[in-house]
Amino acid sequence: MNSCEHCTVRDKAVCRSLNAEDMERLGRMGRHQKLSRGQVLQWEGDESLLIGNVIEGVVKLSASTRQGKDQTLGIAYPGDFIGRPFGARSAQTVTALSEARVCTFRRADFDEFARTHPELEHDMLRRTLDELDHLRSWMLLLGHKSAQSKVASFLLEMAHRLGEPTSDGAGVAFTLPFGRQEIAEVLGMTIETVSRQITQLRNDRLVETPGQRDIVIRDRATLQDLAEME
Amino acid sequence: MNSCEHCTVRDKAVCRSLNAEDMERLGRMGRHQKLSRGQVLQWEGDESLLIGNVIEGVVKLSASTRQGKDQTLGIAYPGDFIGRPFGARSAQTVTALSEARVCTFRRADFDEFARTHPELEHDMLRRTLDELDHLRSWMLLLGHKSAQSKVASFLLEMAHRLGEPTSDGAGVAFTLPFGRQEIAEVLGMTIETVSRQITQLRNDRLVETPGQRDIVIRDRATLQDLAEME
DNA sequence: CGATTCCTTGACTGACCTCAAGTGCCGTGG
DNA sequence: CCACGGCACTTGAGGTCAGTCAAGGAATCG
Repeated sequence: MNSCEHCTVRDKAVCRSLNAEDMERLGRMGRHQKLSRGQVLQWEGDESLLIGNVIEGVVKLSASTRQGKDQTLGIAYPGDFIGRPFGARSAQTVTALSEARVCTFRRADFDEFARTHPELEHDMLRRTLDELDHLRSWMLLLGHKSAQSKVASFLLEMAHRLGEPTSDGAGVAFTLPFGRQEIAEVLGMTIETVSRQITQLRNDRLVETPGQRDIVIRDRATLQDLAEME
Repeated sequence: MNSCEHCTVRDKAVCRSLNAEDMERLGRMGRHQKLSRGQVLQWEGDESLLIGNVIEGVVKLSASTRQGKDQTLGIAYPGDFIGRPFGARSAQTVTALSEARVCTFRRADFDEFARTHPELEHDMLRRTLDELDHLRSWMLLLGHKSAQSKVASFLLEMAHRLGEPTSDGAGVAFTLPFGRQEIAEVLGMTIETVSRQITQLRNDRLVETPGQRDIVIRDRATLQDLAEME
């Protein structure tokens, strides 16, 4: 059973707009799924049958070119909404980057519920508008920035989402839910270039890398400057 | 006075979701503006005070990097919605690419009206979700495709939006509302590269260019293949 | 018929990709 | 505990595609 009242994203996901009774009704339509790292929830081109909320973990949305190169289109964190309600097809593959839990709905059920709950749609509209703005800032990045700048931007965004102050308080630390290849797919570049850029940031003492996926940002200001260059 | 009943985008813009009475009320809040080519409606970073619909013409949404390079983030056609309701700031500049007419609202007015008209918000939600999907396909393009492929994709999209069959029925013709520089800003490349690619497409007999901004697509199939390459 | 603006073309450069070989990390099994 | 293999990341060498800089042509407008 889904105990929405105790859900960890109760106050972050779209459900927050609902009163207790409606939440209860929506909750009965939903279904919790555990995803292990790398597991695919929905295939690009499948009819979009699932709508969901990320409860725990990180998932990526991606698409691939005909020649088989993948581009990551978005990253969803706990509380974020995934899927495409209302008629259109999903053009994305949803893949768990870490162990994850999601709360899914059959699209038809969700659509109907949403149509009769304006407060839910309003919340979704705001989220979608925010997502649009966010995506547009990534377009700037993909379109014009150098490899150096892309990597710096990426690390800053990750720090913003996942970062914790280091014990000495002088930096921000986090563990990437991405391997190098996945970073490359986000930024539209190759794994080698990503690696070289991170190496250079390390040599320049802007970041440390205690483990392969661990990042400590040491000089946020300079990193920020790099991120804003072309 | 705004006579919404006779508006040319009456059945395309978000207003279509409203009944006659509500449309009338919304219409009284709105204001028509004529824009000449190149005129700016809203500056990047301004507090987003305007919400609007494009009635006629084509406008672009753009942002620029700190170093002064512009990236076009979106293109709005008649019936499309522009602006950012509900709280957040606009991060875009809105510029008319051709003579254009838009119907604008003060944001506060629009927000309040929308909040009390769920059918309007539903329509906006669908539009915004579509826009998001569309933007994601452009990310694929910006991230991974070659210059050749970008230009091919761009021309096909324009043909889809603006194309008319040629008199001999063997091609699709249209006049771009863009100069070369503007195309470059859409695709995240330089004006010289755009020019070279178009020249090559012309040499390969895939398109003709009767005038600087006129395009006739002669071999859609091959162009499509190019567009799908990397 | 200049003057301006926009587009095209050419030569050169450099950033990033490709291909290829290392290096380090971690789990498994001896 | 160490040897081994697999995998992910790093590093290097070389090539290519698009950017830069510069000049020349075509369209548009007074």
